[in-house]
Amino acid sequence: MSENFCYAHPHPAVATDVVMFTVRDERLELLLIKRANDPFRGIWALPGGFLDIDEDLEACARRELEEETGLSGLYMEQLYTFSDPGRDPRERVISVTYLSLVSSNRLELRAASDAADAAWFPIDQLPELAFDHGRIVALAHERLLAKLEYSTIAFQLMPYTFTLSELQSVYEILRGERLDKRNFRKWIQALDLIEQTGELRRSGQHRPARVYRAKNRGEGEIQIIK
Amino acid sequence: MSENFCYAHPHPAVATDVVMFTVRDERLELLLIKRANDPFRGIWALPGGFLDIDEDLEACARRELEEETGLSGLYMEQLYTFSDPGRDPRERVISVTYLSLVSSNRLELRAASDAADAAWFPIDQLPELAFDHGRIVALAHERLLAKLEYSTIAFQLMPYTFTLSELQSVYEILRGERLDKRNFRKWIQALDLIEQTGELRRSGQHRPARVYRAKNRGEGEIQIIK
DNA sequence: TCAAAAGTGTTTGCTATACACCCATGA
DNA sequence: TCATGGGTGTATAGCAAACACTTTTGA
Repeated sequence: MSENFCYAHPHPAVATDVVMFTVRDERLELLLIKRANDPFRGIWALPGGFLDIDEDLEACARRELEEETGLSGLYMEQLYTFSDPGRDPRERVISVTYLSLVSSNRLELRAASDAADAAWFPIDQLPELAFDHGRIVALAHERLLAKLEYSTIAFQLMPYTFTLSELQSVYEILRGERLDKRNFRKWIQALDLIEQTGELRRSGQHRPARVYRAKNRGEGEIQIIK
Repeated sequence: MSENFCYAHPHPAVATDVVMFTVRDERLELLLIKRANDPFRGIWALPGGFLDIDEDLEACARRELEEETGLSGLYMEQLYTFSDPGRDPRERVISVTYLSLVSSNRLELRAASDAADAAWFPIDQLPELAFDHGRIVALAHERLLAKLEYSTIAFQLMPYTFTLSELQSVYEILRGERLDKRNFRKWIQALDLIEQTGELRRSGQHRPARVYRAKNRGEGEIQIIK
């Protein structure tokens, strides 16, 4: 492979990496791909890859995510840009990282080209990670928990419709504590961001639950609370 | 100038830009430099420049800031990474931006090498800005106001010691509203983040003010409130 | 009829806000 | 002595947290 792209000053490579979370089986889970190539061949890593010269960073993150896992059209926000000169053994690589969320009902993965394998891991049972991806995941986890408190980011983890018990369960799993059912319902209803669909959801031998949806599901809108 | 740095794939250039705020003369002010070179020669812009191949991004931001203005050792946090493919007319440039704050007592500027001139502008009287720097400033301003509400970022705008009236004044200028003196003092003292130095500050024909300092001035530590 | 989750209000404590006067100094 | 900003406390309202029982369904 010849080296045809030349500059008067050295340029770092620029890549994106995506920290994709979901909640399922009562746990917060993280999406990883097993690297098919060196460096770190066979080691788990965040989905991501190098920036094309005419796309912006978010488009790059979405493209790489879809290429490696088949996931598309999800909530995605810029997290942080990592630039330690030694973070990639090949060459100088700046990584712009994204935090992304997907609801548990649409996480069918399809492993593809540059990833040997893709899988979900519980956040407290992660394998060894390539590069500085452990640090990136830690920052993303922290950001997610912080945004829970003052935004409606948790809706991004819900299907299009959901019951209040399902929503409460997601908050409980992320915060790691039980919440009072009456207080939770009072709070979420007072925010005036969800509405009933009119349907009922039946499951198991108990009273059916009312079904709700987010009011302004502008595909990825986050409201700041208060 | 020959083009000696060659790669197998095209690499964007990576630069940092610094949004530096201070409060003086009862106003929020922004630091700008007048560009000495094309493109946008003679137009005001944020201090910043290209990443050296062996420094990390924050070091680059600090270096460029010091080269262009003489300011160093200040609070600095990563803001956002801008990547619109058309944002720089010369070549593809990714800009990693930083939000920085300086207290009004140490803002002696020294114009240097690549900046024809450096000056402070009131935030509501900005000149036309080069590149997408207007958008960057808007985002930084928004972030600063948001962090006021839940962090101690405002201390970064204060000198090492200050009176409660001076601190209150900074909050009032940033938030654009008057605050009740008793409530402000109750709130700030309850946070337990400042302590008296024991000194009194005399100024004008009125009672002298007690002098305070931030408790853990670890040069750039921000506390999250609550 | 039983088990299991859905659904519903009131009381209490704390935090945020509104509000007015005396103090110490320099001119 | 007067003008100027420094310094202080209390009452009220709104929000957050604690807390237990009835309803509806499927097996």
